Amino acid sequence: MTDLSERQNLVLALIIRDYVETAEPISSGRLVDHFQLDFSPATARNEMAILEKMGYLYQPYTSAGRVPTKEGYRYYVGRLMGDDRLPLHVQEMIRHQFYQARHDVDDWLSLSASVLAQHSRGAAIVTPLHTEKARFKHLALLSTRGRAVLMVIVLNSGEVHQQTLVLDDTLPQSQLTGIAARINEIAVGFDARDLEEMELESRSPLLEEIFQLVVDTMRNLEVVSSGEVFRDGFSNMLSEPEFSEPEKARKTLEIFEDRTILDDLLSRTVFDSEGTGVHVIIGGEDTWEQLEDTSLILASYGDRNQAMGAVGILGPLRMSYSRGVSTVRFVSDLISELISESMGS
Amino acid sequence: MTDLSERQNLVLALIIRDYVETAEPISSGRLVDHFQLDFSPATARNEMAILEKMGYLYQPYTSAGRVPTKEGYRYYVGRLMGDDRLPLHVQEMIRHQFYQARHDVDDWLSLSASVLAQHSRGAAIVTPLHTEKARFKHLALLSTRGRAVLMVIVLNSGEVHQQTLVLDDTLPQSQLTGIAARINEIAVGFDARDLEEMELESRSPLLEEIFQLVVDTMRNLEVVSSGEVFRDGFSNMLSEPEFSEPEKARKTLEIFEDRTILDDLLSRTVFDSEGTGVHVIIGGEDTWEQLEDTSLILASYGDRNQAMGAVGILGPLRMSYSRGVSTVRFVSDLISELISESMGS
DNA sequence: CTTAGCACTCTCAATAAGAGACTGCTAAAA
DNA sequence: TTTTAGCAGTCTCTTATTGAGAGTGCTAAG
Repeated sequence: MTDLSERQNLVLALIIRDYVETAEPISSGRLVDHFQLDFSPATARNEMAILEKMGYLYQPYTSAGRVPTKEGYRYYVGRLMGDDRLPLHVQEMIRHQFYQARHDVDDWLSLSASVLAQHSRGAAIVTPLHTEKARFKHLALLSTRGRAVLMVIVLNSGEVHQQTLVLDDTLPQSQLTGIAARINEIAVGFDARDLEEMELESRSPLLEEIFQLVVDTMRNLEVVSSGEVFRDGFSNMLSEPEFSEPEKARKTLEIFEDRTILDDLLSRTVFDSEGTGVHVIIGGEDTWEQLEDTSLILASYGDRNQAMGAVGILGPLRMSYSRGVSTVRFVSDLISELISESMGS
Repeated sequence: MTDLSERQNLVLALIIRDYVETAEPISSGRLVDHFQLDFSPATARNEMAILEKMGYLYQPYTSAGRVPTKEGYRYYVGRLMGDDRLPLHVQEMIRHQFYQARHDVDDWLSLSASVLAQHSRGAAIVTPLHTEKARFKHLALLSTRGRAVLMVIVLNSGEVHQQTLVLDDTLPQSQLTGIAARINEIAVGFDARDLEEMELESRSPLLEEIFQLVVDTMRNLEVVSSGEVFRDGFSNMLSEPEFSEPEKARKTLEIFEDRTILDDLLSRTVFDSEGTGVHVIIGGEDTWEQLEDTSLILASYGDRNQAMGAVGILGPLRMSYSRGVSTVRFVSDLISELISESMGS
């Protein structure tokens, strides 16, 4: 499985490129004709037969053209696909869009999802910045209305968690500010474990209760991945012929909507590996069977030592991997760059 | 169009109920048989012919059973449908789910979307609390990391807006707190218009800049509907036979994903009318042609004098209106109740 | 090693035919 | 006058059949 001749590489690459566009099995005649190859259809047929024997192609039925298999796509992505960049004018356009959103960091993420969906023509997923070894930096308590209080916790990674509490009584803002100041004094710089073991000389039960809530929240942030996930462009997928069967479309949408699958996937790929490379997961790679008919292109952004997030796209097996990879890479690099610029280091 | 005989009402109601379940045209024979009616198929046929002439039913082809028209559904919803409540044990279950989320107000909304989707078997939409005549209540500025600063604005409606800014320089938390305190002093109790006209004796350009941002944000909150919309359960819709054509599914998903359509819809229905009734929009009601094949059941929650939000579900014309209405009504009432409890009045 | 030629296979589209499902109408029954 | 049984008529849907077309694998020649 390691060595293919130059011509076999060529044939495989062209079949994949053509199939990605047309979604129809590619025949030897079509191949030679369309790409003006300097060998005959019969030769192409011989090569295709070999590629089929090696598991890279397959025939839907005896006398149809060839279609790439998952293994075919994997070989293509790993060894044949060029390392394309997005065209410069596209890069400029995207940079410009981000520039216009430069004031609002939160917009970066939804914008990323939108950009990814648009340029990859797939469904996009973006998770917020997150770290597991966060230390407490600052707490704010804001009275919103009645007994409702907004609790905002800032971690030293820059991650922000907010939560609305309902207290037992209505408290004035001044008292809340006091409590927050007190907790800030004692908690700054510590992580969840530290805080948990900390003994609080409790003069106020309310202070204690809120302190406990802060600890619980920080504990929770370590374990569960938190924050809203941004999604966009699933309707792109419904245009693809592979999702003309509604059952397939439903299953894929369920994957897209289901946070747990996504979390599992991310923690076992992009967040697990070194470096900031782009990960391509084709047909679930025999690990996630729900993803049998789907490919994902994922990358992390941010800084391993501070906080990271992930961006990615989801598409049918027959997706444009080169466009996908270049888009995902560009967007993840861009966000990383913006973050390190705006957050110092 | 005003007067139907008792028996005609019965026939129409039964046809709709049966069709909602089976998604197949209902024949006279099936109707009499299935519901054990005390008249013959021939009589049913006569009634059905009349109902068809009145526009409430239609035949897909000469010799098929009858299917309800939009007008048929409207008549049914308006005059025939019982005013069902959710079964008590279901109510209890839902209340319990909300009880478990009682600490975190933000979870109420995503939970609402999930509950609505699950019980109505449609796609659910929930918008956050929002008011147009909000007054400034409190500002907090929190240094997150590097030059990034989290700005939180609390309005007197209880509405909270947060935004991450990227400043030109890194500022210590103490200085930010000072600026926030200063702005809180002068701005509390005023609305966007007031603040806009306010002259600021500017000793610090930074203060001025942030004040301006606050004003812009408040201005923006008045015009554009803001905040994340919660969605859930679109995959339910893809199971329905009416969406077996992928083109239809795609169009409907686009409506679901597109915020602008939703905003238009809400502002012209639930937010526009008095009272807190449930609104049923069948096939776009000749106003929104994109909704031709879709029905919506919408209701507001909250308090007209403070802040309101909306909950709703989206389904095919052939949806269970009684289940939908009772679910939407229950959920919207429940959130209203929880909010008024927790926020006082 | 490459390629032309060709028999073979399988799908897909078109056509035809028959079964089945309901209706509307008519005329008899209630 | 209202209801209903009976029945002819209409339309769809399923199944079978057929033929054209597409593309292959194989063989033998270049």
